Amino acid sequence: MSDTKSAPVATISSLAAHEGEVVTLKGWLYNIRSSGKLLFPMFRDGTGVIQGIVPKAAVPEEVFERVKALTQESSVVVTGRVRADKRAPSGFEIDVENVEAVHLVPESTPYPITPKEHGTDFLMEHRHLWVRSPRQAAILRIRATIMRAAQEYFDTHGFVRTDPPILTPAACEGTSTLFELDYFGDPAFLTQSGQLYIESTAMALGKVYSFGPTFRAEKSKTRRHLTEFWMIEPEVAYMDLEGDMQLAEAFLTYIVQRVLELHQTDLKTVGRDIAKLEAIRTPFPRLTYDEAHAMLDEAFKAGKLEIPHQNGDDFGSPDETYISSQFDRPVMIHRYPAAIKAFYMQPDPEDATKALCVDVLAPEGYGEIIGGSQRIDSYELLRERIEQHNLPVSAFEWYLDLRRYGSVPHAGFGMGIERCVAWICGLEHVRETIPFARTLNRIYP
RNA sequence: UCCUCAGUAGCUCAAUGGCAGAGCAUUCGGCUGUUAACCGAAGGGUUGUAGGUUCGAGUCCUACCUGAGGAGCCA
Repeated sequence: MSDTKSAPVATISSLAAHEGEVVTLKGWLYNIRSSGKLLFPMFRDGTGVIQGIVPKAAVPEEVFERVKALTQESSVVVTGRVRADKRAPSGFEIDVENVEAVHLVPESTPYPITPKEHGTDFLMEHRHLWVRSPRQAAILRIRATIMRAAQEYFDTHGFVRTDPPILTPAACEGTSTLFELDYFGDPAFLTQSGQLYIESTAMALGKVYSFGPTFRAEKSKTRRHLTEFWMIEPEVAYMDLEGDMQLAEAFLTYIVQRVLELHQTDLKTVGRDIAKLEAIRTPFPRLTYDEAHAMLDEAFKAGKLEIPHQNGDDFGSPDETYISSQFDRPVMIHRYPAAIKAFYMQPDPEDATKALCVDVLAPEGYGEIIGGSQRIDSYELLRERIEQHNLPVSAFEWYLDLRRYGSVPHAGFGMGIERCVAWICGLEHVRETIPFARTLNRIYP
């Protein structure tokens, strides 16, 4: 019996470095099995899961009884010796020497989420507990890396982070539905994009980005929509659409590489086909809107699409799925009809009916994860577009100022973090990509 | 906003208009290598709500509530 008081505290993910040593783990009981006088408690600590072994003959009677009495998700401090074992999924097991129950979950109120199957509604209702599941924890770790890698990319490429306000006086784009609130008697809205604001900081600092939550009160009930989601948006002075596309592909590739470097185990836990991520390299295929339309037209004639795509219309979900399934890396579609895009997008000098914009579609049917464009830099044209879209010019005077004082061509894009996480993790639904998803029908817990 | 589907034990699901059931979870018992362990036993129900049809409704009809998937819109 070792001196359990002096055993160093280790995390489950780092146990390989402690093979043969006695360590202390601080965590929770994930599950327990038994076979006669053998107990197999499984412990988790936020970094991973490991199985312990407690033979009745090898430990004091009270330790055996204490382990046997543990209930699912009781918090425990475990002391034991780390041993390599081919039978263990992680390659290691722990020969338990002592267990101290920090908090025992009462038998009368057992932990509601068992290792068995549960439905979506039940799991979302218990999201505060569901995040303890190995799969959910793995997703949240990958999400954290994606957010960090995204910032890292900009921070190391000369960008300055400038976050726009979350409370805004008016619609940034005037199209989507906004969450309205009472700002000391005046109407205000939760931001749906920081873009207009970072256009102004880009004029001050050159290369900027913003990162924060955005809100859309759209009544969308699909696997790709949240009412509150996180968006990272770069904006660069003197950058054109071509530069914007190069930035987008380099940025996305960097994020995927970082996840592959740091999360092999987590990707395995979520069941991701890693080969599909390893295929993500620059350059990404590029299609003009017209080329994409032609591709859809052919697909429809070949019976691969049920509904024909109308030239001039935006792409629907099945259209995006079809296009992205033709490639093994993200596809960039550029130069959409100006009529179906936002008011601030620069028209293509070679065809004024097209906008200098780009959508990046993630592979495997994940759809649009990035939307970007070159912005209008002419005061006259921007003012005309604001009026054409029936937006109140007075609310955009400050935005028009950016074209009155040293206007330059500039461009940027926005990437939705949750859709990016869903794609990289290979998830069915974005609600698993954020700690507490806000959807049309759910704001609890 | 529209279309489709689903609400039965704590959970996942069965039940031709005719006695409301199983697996898991919980409790008790068994098993010295279990991997969502297994074997035996016990407890556990206002079938989403309100009406209606019927000798009889979990099942059929109407309305409502809740959730899910999709469309549109978007990241």
